[in-house]
Amino acid sequence: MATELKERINLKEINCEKELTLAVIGGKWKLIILWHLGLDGTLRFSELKKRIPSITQKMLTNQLRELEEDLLVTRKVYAEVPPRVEYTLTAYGVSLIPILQMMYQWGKDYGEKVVWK
Amino acid sequence: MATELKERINLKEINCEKELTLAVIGGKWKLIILWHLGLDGTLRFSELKKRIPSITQKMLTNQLRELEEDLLVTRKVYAEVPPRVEYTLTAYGVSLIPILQMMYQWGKDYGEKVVWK
DNA sequence: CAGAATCCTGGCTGATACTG
DNA sequence: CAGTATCAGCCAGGATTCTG
Repeated sequence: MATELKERINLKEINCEKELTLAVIGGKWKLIILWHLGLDGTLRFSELKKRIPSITQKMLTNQLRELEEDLLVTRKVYAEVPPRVEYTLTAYGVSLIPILQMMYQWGKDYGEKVVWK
Repeated sequence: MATELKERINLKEINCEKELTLAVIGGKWKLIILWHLGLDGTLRFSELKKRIPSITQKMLTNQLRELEEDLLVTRKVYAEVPPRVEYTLTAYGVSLIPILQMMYQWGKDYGEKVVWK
């Protein structure tokens, strides 16, 4: 079961609001998930899985549940067979995109200049 | 001993450059350390410890070593008794500050509206 | 003062198998 | 298709002690 937001927050006592942001995007797969949802608007579970091949189903479920719990993502279940579930960014999720873009740019520069020499 | 940057990066295989940024600021205490160095310019080990009371000496050392390894912070040792060691942001470290500021703002809004209701 | 060296724990993460 | 359930490993992080 996915950990609740307030549990995650109390576990790591927050020194500053920046760490709140980190607590929310810090999951191992959350950046890419948010990124793809930002690009495509809405994606089904299986579409996300295709875009992130190395993630396991368990982790994809887990991370999505936490993002939902944190109100960054909404989950819409269609009563169909076979089932269809769609994920979309909330307004909070969308408001994170500029930060992700900056992180992308910074990481790109840093990677070129420092990591891959 | 602090883990080397490239080890940390290869451990968690990077899907996107955003995760590089996360790998570098994702340590439990790195945001606050970078923040204080950004505010004060240069700080001694003991001054950092005062500003972050709940960190242990081991973790402060550890996180600083990794930040140094990642070229975000420089470490300057003065050959004195008692020893004096000063930490300063590098240009890379300084270039992270805008991201930290955005994370602060986002976390503040999010905290007010979502977490502490 | 600014650390180094140990020891230890629990949570995150992964692999795998099963299901409505 | 979109999940659950179970088992297991590892490492980040913490507590503590010692030192030039």
